[in-house]
Amino acid sequence: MLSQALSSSPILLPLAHTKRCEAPAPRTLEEHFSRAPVRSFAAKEHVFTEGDPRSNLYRVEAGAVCLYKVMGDGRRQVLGFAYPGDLIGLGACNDHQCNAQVTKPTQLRSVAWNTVQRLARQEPALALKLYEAMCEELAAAHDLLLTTGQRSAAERVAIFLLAMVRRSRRTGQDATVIDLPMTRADIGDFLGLTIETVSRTFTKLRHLQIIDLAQSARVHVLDIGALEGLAQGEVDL
Amino acid sequence: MLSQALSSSPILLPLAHTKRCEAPAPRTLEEHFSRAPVRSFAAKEHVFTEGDPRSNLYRVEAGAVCLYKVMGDGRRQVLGFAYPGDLIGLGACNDHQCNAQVTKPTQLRSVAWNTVQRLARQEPALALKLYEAMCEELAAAHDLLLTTGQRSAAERVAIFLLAMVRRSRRTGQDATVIDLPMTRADIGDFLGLTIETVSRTFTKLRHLQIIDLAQSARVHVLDIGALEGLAQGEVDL
DNA sequence: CGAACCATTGACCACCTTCAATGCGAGTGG
DNA sequence: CCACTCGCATTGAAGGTGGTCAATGGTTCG
Repeated sequence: MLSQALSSSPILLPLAHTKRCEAPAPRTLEEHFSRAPVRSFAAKEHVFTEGDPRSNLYRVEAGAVCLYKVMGDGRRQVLGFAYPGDLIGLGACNDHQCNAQVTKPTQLRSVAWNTVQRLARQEPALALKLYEAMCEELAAAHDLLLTTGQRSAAERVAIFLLAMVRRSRRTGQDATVIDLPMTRADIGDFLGLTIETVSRTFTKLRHLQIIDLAQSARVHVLDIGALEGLAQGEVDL
Repeated sequence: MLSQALSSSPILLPLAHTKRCEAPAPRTLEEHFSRAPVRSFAAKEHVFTEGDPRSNLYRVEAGAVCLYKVMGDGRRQVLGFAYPGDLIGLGACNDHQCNAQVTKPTQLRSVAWNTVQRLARQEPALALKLYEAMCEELAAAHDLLLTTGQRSAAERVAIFLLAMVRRSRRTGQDATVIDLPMTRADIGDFLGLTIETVSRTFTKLRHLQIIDLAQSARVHVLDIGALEGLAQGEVDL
């Protein structure tokens, strides 16, 4: 494959589609989600933190969530971002292994974790779906590993922007304009770079007419070919 | 938690233990493995490569396997190492997502992938086990991400050595002497460093009497406390 | 013994980080 | 409405860590 790189980890489970059911008892995970109330979170609020008991599985309805780990001395590694349709809070052990912080006003729905477990035991198909979801997350983690371990700052930023463009395309947006829902610090901690390096790289891309930055959070992609060239290490800045 | 760091990815599935069954048809995955013939691989042989159809699930019986990905220009990221008891070749999609290369003479057993799938569909418990195995692999990938993304060369090497010490302890060896089954290049590509940096870091540790290197592949850990201090970034080299 | 491979060591330098100052925008209160 | 503040982003200068290139050394295997 090599590589949907940074396919933006968490997972959109292709479960049975909503059936607009009016009343019968919820049977599929999808049905549970559909009838769960929407919970709103303000920017910077945490959905859960590392070590919390895994009480719920969440689905992002709107907004964006940043998943990260921290080291004792404060250094932080962002593991990925979750967008509408993505599930967060998946995992096998009893406690959450990372922090989930909302990066802008966000709506979530949740299903109790023991409900998920019960469904998974009843429905082998759901267990397999969860397994597949983890596999995708693992693939995303491996891609990120390749990126942070081996690539230059310019490559990392280009790959990140291209991943955002692809996301934008999939959700049917104008793919040339991206609204970044996270800060430079989030991007830096995701890519294993400092805020300053991220900012400087953006500036270089702007000077090269590869992107434009009307506002710091709004990226216009002017030359996606150049971005792809950078992402593959074919050129330097 | 924070962090079994570099818990050396692949997974030792705590499946039903071998029951020394003499004849009846194999029912559990464990039974399938037990009666599979042992296949031997020479150092540097590949078990599978990226893009190969996922034909088998493998269990390491003896030796060591290096799992890695490569980029177009040859840069390589080692995702982890598999040791006796670990499974390799797990994943949801039809093709392998990484390369698996034996680093020293190694024995494996394998079970056909469609057998694994059939068992997983019959036994919800096995599907959940596979799910848990993936979760552990994901946790390992996240730990490695934290390491390659945020830590200094000395921290990375210290963490790597400590992970080897823990492994050694678990398998009941003398934990102060570690025989590294991989080259400096493997270690470097694992930690996101060059061969030279790995080598220089080993040398520094030797000069500080933290380790001793009788041979380049044999590490005597002289001061594990110092190693732990380094791993947590409490001291610099 | 020679060859091949791997590890070590050294010198140099590039890239990224660090530290510091300035700029910009949004939200708040006077 | 404006001034103020706070958080975030940008920009600059200096320095260090780790990378690159190159030569040497050591081990294993023929």
